[in-house]
Amino acid sequence: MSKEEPDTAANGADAPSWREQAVARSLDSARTRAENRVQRFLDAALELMAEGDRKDFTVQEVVERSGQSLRSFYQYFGGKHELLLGLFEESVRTTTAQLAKRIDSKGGEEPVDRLHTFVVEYYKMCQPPRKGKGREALPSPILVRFALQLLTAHPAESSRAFVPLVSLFDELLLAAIDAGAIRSDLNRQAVTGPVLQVIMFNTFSSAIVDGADDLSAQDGAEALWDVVVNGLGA
Amino acid sequence: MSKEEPDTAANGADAPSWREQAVARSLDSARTRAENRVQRFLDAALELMAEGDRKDFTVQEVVERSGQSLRSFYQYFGGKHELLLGLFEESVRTTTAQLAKRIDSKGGEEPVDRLHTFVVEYYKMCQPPRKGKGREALPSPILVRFALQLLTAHPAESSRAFVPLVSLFDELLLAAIDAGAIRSDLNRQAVTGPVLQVIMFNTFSSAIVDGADDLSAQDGAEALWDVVVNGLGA
DNA sequence: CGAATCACGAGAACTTGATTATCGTCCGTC
DNA sequence: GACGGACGATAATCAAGTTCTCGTGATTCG
Repeated sequence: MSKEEPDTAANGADAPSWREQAVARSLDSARTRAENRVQRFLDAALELMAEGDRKDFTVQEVVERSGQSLRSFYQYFGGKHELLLGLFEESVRTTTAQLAKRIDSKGGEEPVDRLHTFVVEYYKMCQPPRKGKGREALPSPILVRFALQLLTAHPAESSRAFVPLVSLFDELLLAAIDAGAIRSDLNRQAVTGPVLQVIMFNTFSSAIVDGADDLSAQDGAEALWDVVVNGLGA
Repeated sequence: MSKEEPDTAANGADAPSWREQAVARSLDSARTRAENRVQRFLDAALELMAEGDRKDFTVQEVVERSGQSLRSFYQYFGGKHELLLGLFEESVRTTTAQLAKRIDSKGGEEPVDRLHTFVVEYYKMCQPPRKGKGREALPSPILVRFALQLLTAHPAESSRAFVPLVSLFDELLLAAIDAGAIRSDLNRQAVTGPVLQVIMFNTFSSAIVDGADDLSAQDGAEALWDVVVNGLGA
């Protein structure tokens, strides 16, 4: 890759303004084609974990399912972890959008109510699907599983992926503080992580304590909210 | 050449004389011999993760280090996960004992103080080793990593392994409730998991939020305690 | 037009790590 | 002194990720 102009080839991702229009044509086709291919891999992976209670998938499976080749896969992704990261980012975006929507519709007037809705709804989304009802395509626990892998293996990347969710939470938190419902002496940065983490990985809590599973998702969520807001203290 | 006598070569580093003496000499029944072998595998694994910042080890390494054979390994362990489970159980026991000791010495008069000590000290133990000081053999973050693997892959076994820690926490919690410092309307079962989990996996919190690392272990621990006890509410 | 290039599919090959199988030896027992 | 079990050494197998090689159709460029 040494014989082309430095204008188009060097950037694959961000850098929106540039002089896109000028080279829109040639670049556009190449880019959309690439994006399309990437998306096909992502979709295939999503499909794989949606079906069955697949806890994991292999690169091979993704490749086959996507109708593309291993070669292409490694051309577009640096490795499986990049695919995971892609899935995860997308999942966080989706989840956050859905949360925002639910909060706008169900969240009450008060900022605390909106925060409450965030906690309860996010809790539910991270819960493993209860036996009985077929959910929509909500691969939430899968997301959680990946979150773990990514958080341990690639903390920096995952924190980038978490940004939308963290931002939403932070907005709600700030609003609730301004409204006087939440302590104003909090270090928001320092509090956001633990709160999101305790919700997201709530599944583990039950596993740690063994027989602590007897709450419905709704009750568990409300109980957690209670503790988060009021604390353990008398 | 790896055919030394098993008495001296197995333990190189620190001085967990453990049960070697007993075994080496008098009792040599089949059971103690077996336990000795199992223990050598465990020690070897512990050793491996103590040295370097090894995040993981292979079965081969453990086998070599322990001076035993692959065959024996699979004779005594159903697989790597059983070794992990063994390590984890032992680690929880050790950690719990150490916690109990610290609480007895540093914990104050009041039950809340003892609970406070639990939270703060356990927090520190689960923290990745700060650069600067050479710690004793406290493979805590490694423990945490394993906890994750086990919690996701073998929830039942891990909850069994957690029993000592959970019991200790529950005792302290109950005492604090009786003393009137902690809400009496709590479902202890339902609260223990989240609290332990948020302490143990605190590392993730920083990774989720990105730039939330600027607290010392002590400050982070106190901040978390504050939130746990007082909650977010105004 | 023809050659170079490229993107891509098909699939083999390589790598690491777990797990299993084979073989031979040592050691205590009968 | 033979037998059987425990054990070490080592090879074989299996799975999954990753890389490599070849071939082909399309595009480009001289």
